[in-house]
Amino acid sequence: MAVTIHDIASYLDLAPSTISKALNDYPHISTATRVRVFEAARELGYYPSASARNLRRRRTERIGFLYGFITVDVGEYASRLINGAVNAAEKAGYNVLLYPLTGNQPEKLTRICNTGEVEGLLLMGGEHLARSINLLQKERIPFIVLNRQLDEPDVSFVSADYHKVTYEAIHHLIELGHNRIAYVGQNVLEKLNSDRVYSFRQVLREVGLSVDESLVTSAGPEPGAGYEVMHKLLDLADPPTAVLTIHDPLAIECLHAVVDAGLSVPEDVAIIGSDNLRESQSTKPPLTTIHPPLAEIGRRAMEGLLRQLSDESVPPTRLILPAKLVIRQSTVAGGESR
Amino acid sequence: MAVTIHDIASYLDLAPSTISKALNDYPHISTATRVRVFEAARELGYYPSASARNLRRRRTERIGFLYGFITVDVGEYASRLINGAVNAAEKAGYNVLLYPLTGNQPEKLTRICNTGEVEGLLLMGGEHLARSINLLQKERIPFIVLNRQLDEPDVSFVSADYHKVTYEAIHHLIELGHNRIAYVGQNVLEKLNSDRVYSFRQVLREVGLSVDESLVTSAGPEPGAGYEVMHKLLDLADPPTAVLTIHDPLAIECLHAVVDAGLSVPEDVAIIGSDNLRESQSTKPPLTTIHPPLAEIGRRAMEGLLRQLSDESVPPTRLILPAKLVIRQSTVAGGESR
DNA sequence: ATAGGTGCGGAAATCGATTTCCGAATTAAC
DNA sequence: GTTAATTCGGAAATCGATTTCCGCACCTAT
Repeated sequence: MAVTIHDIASYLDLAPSTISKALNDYPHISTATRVRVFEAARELGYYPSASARNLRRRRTERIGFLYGFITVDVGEYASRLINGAVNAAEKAGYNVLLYPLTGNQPEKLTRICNTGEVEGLLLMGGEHLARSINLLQKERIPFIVLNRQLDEPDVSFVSADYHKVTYEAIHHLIELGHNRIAYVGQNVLEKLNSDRVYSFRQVLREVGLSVDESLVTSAGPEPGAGYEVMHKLLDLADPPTAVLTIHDPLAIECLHAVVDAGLSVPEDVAIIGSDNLRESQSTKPPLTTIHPPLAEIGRRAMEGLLRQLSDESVPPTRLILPAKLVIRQSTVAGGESR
Repeated sequence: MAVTIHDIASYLDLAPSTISKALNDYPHISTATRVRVFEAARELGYYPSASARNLRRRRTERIGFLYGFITVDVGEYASRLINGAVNAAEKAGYNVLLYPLTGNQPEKLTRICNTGEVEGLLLMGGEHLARSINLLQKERIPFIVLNRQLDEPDVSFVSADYHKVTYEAIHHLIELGHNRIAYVGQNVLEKLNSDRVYSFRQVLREVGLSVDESLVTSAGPEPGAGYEVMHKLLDLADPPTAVLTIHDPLAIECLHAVVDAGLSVPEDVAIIGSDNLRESQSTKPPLTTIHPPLAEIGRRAMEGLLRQLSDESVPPTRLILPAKLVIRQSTVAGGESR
C-alpha cells in the first residue's frame, strides 16, 4: 500500500494537515518542522496521490489532444504538432492525454468535457473538427484549434500565415510563367480548410488571374484519391501547368500521376506541396512545399491554452505564425539536386 | 458547478449511494428506480467526476506512453506505435498519457509510478530505455517495452522478428553476390539495440561469412551522423558493397553519402533500411527496407498490458511478431521503378 | 403467529489529499 | 501586568464518488 500523508503524520506525531502544508510550502509552518516533514517524506518514500489531490484541488493538470484523422497517414504532421504541445505542457507541469475521435461520437466529447479529466483541449484537424467546435462552444471547457484559421471571433486558434505563403507560392509560379494553376484540397478537412481554398481564389484574383473552377478540386481521404484527381485534371481540354496541393502526400500522388501520364515535373507541370514533410525532400524531383512551423504551432497553442486556464479574463488566442515557401525542383528544374 | 450524484439524489429524494448503485448496475436496486435515476441523470446532465471515482476505485484507466528520442525525428515511427496502442486502449476504455523523457530524470519516472496517475506504462526506445527499465523493475507498476527484445525473463516486450528478417535481408544480399556487408546502427539506442547487431553478427556466421568488425558501425544521434559513417566506410581499403541500417532515415543518409561519392546504388553499394517509412518509397532509388508491424506492436503491447492489469497472475508478455523484407531498387536495380 | 428469507434502499465510512477555521503558546505593546 | 498581536500546529470539513453494512418491509413457510 502506498505511503500517505497520514503515515508521515503518525510517524512524526503531527497532524495530516500540517504535513500537507509543509509539503506545499504553505505559511504558518516553522522551518524546523518543514525540514522534518520533507525528510520523513523522502525517507518513507511518499508520493502524493494524484487522484486525491485532483479531486480536492479541482485541477488535473492535464490537457487533452483531440485528433480525428482516419485514413490519411499523418504521422509526421501530427507528431510535429504534438511534440511542440507536449514540450510546452511539460514545462508547466502539465500532461497530455490522447483522444482519437473516429466517426461521429458527440457523447464521447461531451463526456470528456464534463468528467473533469482534462482542463482544456487542443484540436487537430480531421472530419470531426467543425462538429467538435460547435459542441465545445456549448461546454465550458477551454480549447484551441491547431493549424486552422477561424472566423468566429471567440474561438481560439494557432495557425500559419497560409494566405501570405499562398501568395508567395502563386507569385513564384507566375514568375515561372504559369497561368493555369490548379488547387487540390482534401475532402475530409473540407469545411474548415475553406480558409486555404479561399486564400487560393483570393490570391489568384489579386494577381489578376481568373479562377477557373474546374481547376479547384478536392481529393477524398482514401489513398490514391490525389492520383485520380490529378489524372482527371490532366485529361481536361486545357489542363493546368501547375498544381498547389494541401498536403505533401497528396502532392506526391499528383507527382506520380503526372509522371505516369508521360509528362515531366516541373517542365510540364509544376507541383507545390505543403507541410515540408521529410519525404518531400526525397521525391524525384524534390518537392517545392509550404513549410508551416508545426512544432511551434503546437507549442504556442499549448502556451495560450495554459494562459487561458490560469486567468479567465485572457482573451482568445488567435495567432498566425509565419510560414515559408521551400523551393525545390518540383517547380524549378536544376539547382540543388540530389 | 457540475452536477453531482448528490444533486440527483435530492432531486429524486433518494440517497446518494442509491444513485451510484443504480448508475453502476449494482444489484439490490429495482428496475423502476434504476430507470428513474438514469432519466434524472440525463435530464440534469450528470457526468461522474473522474477524480472522485479514480480516488475511490483506485483505478485511473490510464496508461502512460514513455518515449525519449531527442534529436532523431521519429515522427512516423512513433505515431505508428502510438496509434496501435491508443486504438487498443480506446477499445478497453483506457486513455493514453504522453510522457516525454528527455535526459536523465529518474525522479520524474519514480513520481509517475507512485502517484497513481497511470496504471501501467508502455516504453518506446530512446537513450533512457536501459535506465528506465532498471528503475521500473523496482517499482510495482506493470510495463511493456516496445520494439525491443529483452533477455531478462521477467520483462515484458513486444517486438518484431528482427533476427529472422535480418537473415532474409542478408540472404537477399548474398544472392545478389555481396559478401562485404556493413552494419550501421545508432548510438542513442545502443544498449538495447544490441539484439539487432547481435542478429547481424549471428546471421553472418550462420551463412558462413566472417564478421569484419570494421564494418560494424554505429552512428550518433545527430543528423548527418549516418552520412559521416557511410563516408568512412567507403574510405576503407576494402569498402563494403552492401549496408544494413537500423532505421530508414539513416539509410537515406547512407544513400546520399554513396551518391555524393560518385558511386551508384545498388550497383556499387546496396542499401537496406528499416521501418518502411513513407519516405523510403520515394528515395532515388527507393529503399529496400525491413517492415516491422509497428502499429500491431503497439496494439499487442497495449492489449498485453491491460491483460496484466486485470489479472496479476498473467505471465509477462513476450511477443515476437513477423516482419517482412520489402524489396525495392536500393538492392535490386530495375523492377517497379518510379 | 412467529421465524426466516428476500428485496430494496439508506447511513456512514472511505479513498487521500486540501483548506478553513480555531486555539494554544509565545512575543510584543502599552 | 494586562492586552494585543503573532506564530505554529491541529481538528474537522470537504472534494465526489464507491462500498460496506444495516434495517425496514414484505413474503413465505411452518
